[in-house]
Amino acid sequence: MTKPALVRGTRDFGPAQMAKRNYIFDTIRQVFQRYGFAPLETPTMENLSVLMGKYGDEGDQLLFKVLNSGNFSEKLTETDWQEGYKKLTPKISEKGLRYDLTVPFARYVVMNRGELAMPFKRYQIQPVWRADRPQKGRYREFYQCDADVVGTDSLICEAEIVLMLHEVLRGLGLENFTVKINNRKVLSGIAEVIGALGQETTLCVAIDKLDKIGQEKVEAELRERGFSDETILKLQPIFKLGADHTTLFNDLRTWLATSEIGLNGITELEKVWQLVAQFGLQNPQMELDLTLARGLSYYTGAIFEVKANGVQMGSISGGGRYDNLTGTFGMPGLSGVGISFGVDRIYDVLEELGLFSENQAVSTQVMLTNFDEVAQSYGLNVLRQLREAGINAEIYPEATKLKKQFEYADRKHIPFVLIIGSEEIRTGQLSLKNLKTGEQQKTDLEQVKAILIQ
RNA sequence: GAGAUUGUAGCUCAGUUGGUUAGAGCGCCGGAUUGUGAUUCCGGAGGUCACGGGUUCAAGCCCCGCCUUUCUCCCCA
Repeated sequence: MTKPALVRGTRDFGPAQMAKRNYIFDTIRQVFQRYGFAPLETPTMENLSVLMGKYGDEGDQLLFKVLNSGNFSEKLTETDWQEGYKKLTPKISEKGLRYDLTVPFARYVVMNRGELAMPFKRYQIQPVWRADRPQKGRYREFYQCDADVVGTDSLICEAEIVLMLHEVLRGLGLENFTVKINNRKVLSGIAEVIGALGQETTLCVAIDKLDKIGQEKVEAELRERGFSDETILKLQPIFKLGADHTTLFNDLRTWLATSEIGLNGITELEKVWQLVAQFGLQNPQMELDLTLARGLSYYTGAIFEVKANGVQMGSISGGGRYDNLTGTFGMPGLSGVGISFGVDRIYDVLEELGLFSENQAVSTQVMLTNFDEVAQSYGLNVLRQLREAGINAEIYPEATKLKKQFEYADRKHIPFVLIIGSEEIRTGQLSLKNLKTGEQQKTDLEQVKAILIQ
């Protein structure tokens, strides 16, 4: 016999955790559906040809690969082994676990293009896997909750993402958050204006770290990567511009006046603010954050990130617009925009802020005791009537000591125990005990149902 | 991929410079109480000290390897 253990970076979710997780999933799902997104599920495994090359070299390394079935080494030669794992891998593995939900989604859209109502709005809630080294808030198996729209450039999609973010988080009781927004075109404009066109990725990677490592270290990193002092000097406004979006838009227009793409980006951002206002969102918690870049290179327009304030936690949600996502599957020119909720982090935030309601874990409302065969037979009939009345009920499966039965109910946090013994059967007056208050009363079944339904 | 860190009962953790039989709290099981949980009292079970080597008369403790926990870097949301 071997000691059981979990695979590194994976977790079990017990009943108590599942109740909370389902509450988060349900909230997110409801909002997605209210906004017209349709559900989609894709297989756990994809062909490596679909996954490889979509996430960069690092990403390819982080893919879990599945060994071919059967005699995978049958056709291998001695030289195959000697050439190293990079050349060996494709010869023994052709499938991998999905790394995110966006690429499988793109694959699905391309394969079903003829049948989809465009623009296509889908949501997808499934686990993804990454062969990363686990650390805080980072696992090898975790859930993503994505909602994406493909097939339209309309900024209404961006605005609706902002609205959904507000609705989900407020629906979860999380009031203190900030939806940070930026636009890749503005970042391109900045690169153009400071004379670093073509080095946007380097610029973005560095700027993205601003709130983490500070201005000086960002400048140092840029210098190290070949940015001149003059270029860095021209970048200074990014560190100084205020947070108020109305004046910020004006200041930006002045700064990026010579960059057409930059001005386009500003216009897009303003439009999103305008659409959200037209919708009438109460008290929008949006912030234009020029330092928001995110690592993903495929974002081309809006960029989103959500920060829960008052807790030590990375972003709990992120997304953006990506043009041409389906291009690598032979379907160019399709623009998409999407958002992804990080359930695991939201869970931690809600836990830390004490925002889960207490009776989340309650499932069974009443447990029937089991004295002997006669009482059990009587109890089963009562049990049916309780369940027909919509009450979550169970009967203790064995006729053991009452003490043991009560302990079971107590450990399961079942609020009521219905005691059915010979006396109760004779009189029809059942004993209902409230385990929280310790009170016990004798009453008929109709009254029991009335009490439990409250 | 690099660095640090952790692992002892079901859980949380003690365990002295290497020294006889590895402990505590909680939990679990049984009883006090054959119709009443959470509180009380009594008793009991439970350990390959992560795993594999090595040093030593002697290893939970020292050395090497390996897995694992947590964290940082890289990277990624």
